[in-house]
Amino acid sequence: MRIGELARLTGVSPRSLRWYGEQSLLRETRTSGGHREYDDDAVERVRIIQVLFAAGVPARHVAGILPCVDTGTTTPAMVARLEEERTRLRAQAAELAATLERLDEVVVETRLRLLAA
Amino acid sequence: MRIGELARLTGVSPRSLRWYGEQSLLRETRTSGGHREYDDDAVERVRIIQVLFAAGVPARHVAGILPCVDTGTTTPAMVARLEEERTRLRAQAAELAATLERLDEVVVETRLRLLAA
DNA sequence: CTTGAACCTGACATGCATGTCAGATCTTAC
DNA sequence: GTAAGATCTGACATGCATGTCAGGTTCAAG
Repeated sequence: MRIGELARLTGVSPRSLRWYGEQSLLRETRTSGGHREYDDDAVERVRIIQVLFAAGVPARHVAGILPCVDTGTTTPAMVARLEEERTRLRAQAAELAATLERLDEVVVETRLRLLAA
Repeated sequence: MRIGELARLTGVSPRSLRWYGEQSLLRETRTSGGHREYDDDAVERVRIIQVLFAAGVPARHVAGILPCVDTGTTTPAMVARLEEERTRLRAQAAELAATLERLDEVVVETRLRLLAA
């Protein structure tokens, strides 16, 4: 598929998709005229990239995490990086959950206070 | 306590703590000489702020979420904003968890591939 | 073959949180 | 009161992902 369709399917702007390509996060082939061409896997891949970005993983780390970017090869360094980042994300998810709990408490307290007023 | 101690306790730079103050994320009083003074709650508060930042909540939203910043007042708008953000964070936490699952799969697959090689 | 939509490259701009540096002022221990 | 360390303000710089704009090329439908 071409960049417009991928953008539509993922909600990510063409500008960003081109940048993902530059950063080797996304595999792209070219038509004879130079237009980018993506295969169907790209949709899922873009979604994962977005989640990782939202979790604060910088692009240069994502490139080191997601295997098979260009060559299909996977190095032990990639596995190490992946496990490392996975650990970090687990910790972050736990902290986020704890903070959500606290926010829940605040909501309840605040509602009570407003009811009393 | 003063800014240096708060920085040490939280791991957040004095520069950032001053900026939190500017953005009304953090309550600060001043000594007669103009130095910032924080009370003990600030430590916990800074930690929460950091978790929210890591979850992608921009500072201007944080200011609207955490109640009682200066005045101790809490408006219905704050509650609405808080619940809204809470919903977003829950969705994000779920997505993050799903992505972690997928990364786990990739780790296993990759290990197998490496073992086979 | 033409035309309008989609795409290309390249450059500059933005928002956000933080880093860094300079020069001045405050605080505290002696 | 003085010296050393902590803090102040204000300004400029950085990294990251994205937005935007301009001028040109390609694609596909008629």
